[in-house]
Amino acid sequence: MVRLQDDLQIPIGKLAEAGGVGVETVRYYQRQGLMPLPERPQGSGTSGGIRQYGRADVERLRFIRSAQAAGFTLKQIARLIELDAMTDRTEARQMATERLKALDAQIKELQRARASLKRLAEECAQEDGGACPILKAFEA
Amino acid sequence: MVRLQDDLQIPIGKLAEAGGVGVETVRYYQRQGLMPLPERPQGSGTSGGIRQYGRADVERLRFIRSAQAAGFTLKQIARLIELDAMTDRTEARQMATERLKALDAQIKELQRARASLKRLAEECAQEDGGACPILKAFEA
DNA sequence: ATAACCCCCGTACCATGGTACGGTTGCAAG
DNA sequence: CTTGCAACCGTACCATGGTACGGGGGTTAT
Repeated sequence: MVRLQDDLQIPIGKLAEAGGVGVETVRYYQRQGLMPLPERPQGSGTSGGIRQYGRADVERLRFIRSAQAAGFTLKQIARLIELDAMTDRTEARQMATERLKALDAQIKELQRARASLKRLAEECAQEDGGACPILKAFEA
Repeated sequence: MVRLQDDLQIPIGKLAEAGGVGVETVRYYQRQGLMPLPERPQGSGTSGGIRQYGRADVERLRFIRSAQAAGFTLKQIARLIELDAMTDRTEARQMATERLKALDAQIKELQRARASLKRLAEECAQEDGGACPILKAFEA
C-alpha cells in the first residue's frame, strides 16, 4: 500500500511536450528557479541516472505558461510559486490585484489600438485612389 | 514668400520630449531606420551644427509609439513608414488586418487571463483559513 | 572665463526569454 | 557491437528594445 509508481514518472522530453515547450525551455526554467531539478536516480536499473518528473511538474509548467499569459514576468512567477508554498495570501492577493489593474489598462489600450488599426485597414481598402494615410491613422 | 521658419525647428532634446521618449531612444530609432537623421547645418551662425527637427519628426515619433502600442515591432513599423512613403496600400492593408487578427486574439487571451486572475484575487481575499491555491488558479 | 547644459558620436552594456552548440553517457534495437 | 536516440551539462549565442558611458565641442548665463 505504498502507492509507489502511480504518480507518473517521465523524463524531461515528455515533460516538455506535455507542457507545450521545448526541453531547453524547461532547463531554462529550472535555472531560473521556476522548476525543481529532481535528483538523478542512483544505482543500477534506474535507467541511467535520468531525472524523472511527475504530475506536479506538468502542472507547474502549465501554471507558468498561464501566468505568463497573464503578463507576469518569470521572476514574478517564481515569487508566486514561493508564496504558494508558504501559503502567503497577503502578498499573493496584492500581486494579483496589481496585475489585474495593469491588465485592465493594457486591455483598454489594446482596444484603442484596435480601433485605429481598423480605421487604417478600412481606409486602405479601396485599391483605387483615395487616402491611405498610414502615418495619420493613429492620430487623435 | 519662402515660408522660412514657421515650420518649427527644434533640437533632438525637444523632439524627444515632445514624443515622450528619451534622447537616446530617438537616436536608437534613427539607427533602426525609423527616423531620418537630418543634415548637420554648416556654416557660421548655425548654432554649432546642431541638427534640427520639425513637425513631421514629432508626428513620426508619435506614430511610432502608437504603432508600438498596437503591437507592431520596430521592424514592422519601419516597413509601414516605407509603405506610407511609396503609398503602397495593398501591403499596408494586409499588415493592418493581420495585426488586427493577432490583436483580437491577444485581447481575448488577456480577458481569459483576467478572469483567472480575478478568481485568484478573490479566493485569496479572506485573511483567515480557506483556500488560496495560487497554482490552481489558472487551471480549467 | 568659468560653469552648466545641450548636442555629437561610437561603443558598450542591460533585461527578458529563450535557443543553439558541442561533447558525454547510457540504454536499446538491429 | 555498432548505430541511433534521448538525456545530461555547461556555455554561448540570439532578438528585442532600449539605456548608459565617455570624450569632444558649442552656446549661454553669471
